[in-house]
Amino acid sequence: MVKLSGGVEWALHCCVVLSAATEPTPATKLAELHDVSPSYLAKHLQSLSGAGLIHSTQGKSGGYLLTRSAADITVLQIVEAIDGATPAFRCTEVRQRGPLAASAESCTIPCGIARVMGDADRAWRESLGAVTVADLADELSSTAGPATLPRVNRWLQTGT
Amino acid sequence: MVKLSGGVEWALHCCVVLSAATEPTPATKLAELHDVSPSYLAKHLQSLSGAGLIHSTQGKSGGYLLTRSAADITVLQIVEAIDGATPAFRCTEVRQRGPLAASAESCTIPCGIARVMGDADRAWRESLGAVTVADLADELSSTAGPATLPRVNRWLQTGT
DNA sequence: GGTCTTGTACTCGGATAACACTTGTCCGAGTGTGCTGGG
DNA sequence: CCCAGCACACTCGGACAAGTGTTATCCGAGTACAAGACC
Repeated sequence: MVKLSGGVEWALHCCVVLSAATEPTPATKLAELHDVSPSYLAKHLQSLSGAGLIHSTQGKSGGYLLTRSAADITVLQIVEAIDGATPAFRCTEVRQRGPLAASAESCTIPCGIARVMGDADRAWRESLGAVTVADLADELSSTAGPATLPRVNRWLQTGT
Repeated sequence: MVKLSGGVEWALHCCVVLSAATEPTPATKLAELHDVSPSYLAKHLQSLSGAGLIHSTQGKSGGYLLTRSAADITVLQIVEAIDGATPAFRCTEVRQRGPLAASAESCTIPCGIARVMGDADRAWRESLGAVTVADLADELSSTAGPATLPRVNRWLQTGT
């Protein structure tokens, strides 16, 4: 089954929230806001940190912050940070196996099946790469109201 | 990790081969041709049969055959038969959870994140749905030579 | 010689274990903050 | 009153189990073919 890690959804929501944050936000707060497991969310935030999308500061008032403008972070980058950048389809070169195997030197170019799957994968990634976190934030303001993100930001800071 | 079942590759190859076959081909022969586990390949062929893409006949000279012209079977149909038609991304409605949860009646339309992921999934499926098994067979004839498929067919029938 | 019966060998189909990966959790290392004591 | 030192509390980071889905396998049900016996 072609299945995406559930943590991708959390990571996307967190990035949208962080795009409105002005001060470092700890993982605990983000987990409480979304009502998910703090430990497990922390794991995914580590992945985002490792990919260079968010920056972590330790210490008492530490937490996570975007490393650059939300307009410069695409959904694709977040998905690949969490889920890996390897294509969903991996060609095992079946044509080179069995009694009628093709010679290795005739297989310099990928077979038709691998090319079709690769094209589809590319279309998927291109679609995800066309949307930025800023777009998601704008979309949220349009549908849920412009006060949504500031309200979330206030809750993160003061708890009310 | 977004990962596709390995059996998808086998199923696609089998369908291309079957598009050139004129008589029922048993799963054993297909497994031997591709040098893969016969039992496991049989499982995937069952899925294709259940989806109505191939038809099975039992008995001594039985086997599998396409139910319709190769030009009427798309790659997408094969992938969905093996791997399921459920989208890779499943929205868990995070916005309705936590201390700042949105009301249920304000969530009649999917959130922006779910829409972006849905669009990407649609692009992926659209790309796969544009290619038919006949296209793959033609492509194979162009790159590996026009004699390839007839030769495979002869091997399936006579073993030489 | 033709036809019916029977046996056989071959096919698919679904139920059954082993493995891998995702999911979920925990505790230790590191660091900024705030307090305390002294100058 | 100002500054240095220190202890603390809070943060992230990576290492450690449990659940779920994929991978791989086997054996039983069903069927067409072929041989053989009978008319």
